[in-house]
Amino acid sequence: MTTLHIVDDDEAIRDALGWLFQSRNVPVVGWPSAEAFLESWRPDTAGCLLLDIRMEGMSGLELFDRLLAKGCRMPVIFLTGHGDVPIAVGALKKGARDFVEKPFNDNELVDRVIDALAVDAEQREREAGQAGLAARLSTLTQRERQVMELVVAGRLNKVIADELGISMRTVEVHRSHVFEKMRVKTAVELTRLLSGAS
Amino acid sequence: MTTLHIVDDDEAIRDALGWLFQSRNVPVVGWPSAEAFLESWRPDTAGCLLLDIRMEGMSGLELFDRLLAKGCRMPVIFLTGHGDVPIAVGALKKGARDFVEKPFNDNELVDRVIDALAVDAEQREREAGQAGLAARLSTLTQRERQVMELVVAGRLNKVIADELGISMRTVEVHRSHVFEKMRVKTAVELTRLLSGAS
DNA sequence: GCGGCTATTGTGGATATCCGCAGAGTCGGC
DNA sequence: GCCGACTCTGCGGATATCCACAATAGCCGC
Repeated sequence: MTTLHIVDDDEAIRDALGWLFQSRNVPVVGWPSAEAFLESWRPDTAGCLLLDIRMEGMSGLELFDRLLAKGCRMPVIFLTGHGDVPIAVGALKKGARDFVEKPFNDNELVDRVIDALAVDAEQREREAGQAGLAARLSTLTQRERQVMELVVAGRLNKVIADELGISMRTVEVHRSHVFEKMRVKTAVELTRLLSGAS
Repeated sequence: MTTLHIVDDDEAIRDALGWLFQSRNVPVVGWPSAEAFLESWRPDTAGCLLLDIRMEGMSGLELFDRLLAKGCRMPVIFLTGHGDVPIAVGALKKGARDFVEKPFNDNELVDRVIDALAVDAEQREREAGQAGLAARLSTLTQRERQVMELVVAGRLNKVIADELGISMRTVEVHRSHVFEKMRVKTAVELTRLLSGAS
């Protein structure tokens, strides 16, 4: 299980939440400010975020915006004492996973955090696959990429040769290079790979 | 442009909203109660929903739940006078498109409704394509379906023949029937069709 | 300039796919 | 019982794909 990051400027709350989650075997890291978390955040930081809205300095909402701008896709659960509908609606529409008002129900919050952690893990797994795919794609030459696109579009080699103004033999060579570099054996597998199907 | 359905038990509000949207060329139908809309709703009812929460009889939230249970995927925008964070969060997490508190900004609401209508139109277009696909899939026999699955899994005919314990020639026959019924010419096209790629 | 990468093409052959022709067995409905 | 479907199979040939061997040519970096 990955880590829950708690961002709250109230040490008492961080401690209380820390106790709660550690008693449920959820690894926790606490952060005393949005700035502290933002500075330490890296694209490979895993887990989920439990974010207080009203804090000294940067608010939880602003931290969320900045993380989104940096490409962070971690699930975020907002925790707030002063409920406000437009704020909650805005946060959820921007992609926050949840918005919980204090006082909250311990069990419910734990469940939501565990869900969020699972979502993050799954997401990271998918992205890892995509990264490997992108790496393999980047080894293709321009010509190979062109041929690949036409192959995946369902064109026959002779048609591809025609469209690119080259001989069938050359298409075959590029095609086999593409298969080799993408580590597939057939056009169908390649198509599935690029369509994101398993 | 498809229709905006306004469900509100206050006739004055329905009229006011009706005026607002008609002046922006958005076709509107008003409903005096959740029950009235629910009864008239059909799976092919298009457009989007503007839903008051507090109403005589069935609430907007309950109407939303019942529509979801019936498979309605229309975009829903809630409109309410008495904001309540847990309610808003719950509605959005169930898939409501927006949650707006009165008093609202006219232009903003119109924009959101127009967005929602566009989303619905796009969604219906996608679903129409899926329906045609499903219709073609339903004309396949069991065997043809089996063969198709193995084909899109990237297996060669000889492997398919092996796995199904039949001859290659039979696989070829089923395969060509599948191609004919699905109206494609190559395995790659078929794969793209089933992967939802364009 | 030499070596490496890319792109190109050819020959020839092994496999795979596509398809028409032909036939056979099962099963369910009229 | 006959007809229509679905399923199964074989033969042979037209295409398509896969691949090893072989070669030419441009570009770039050392």
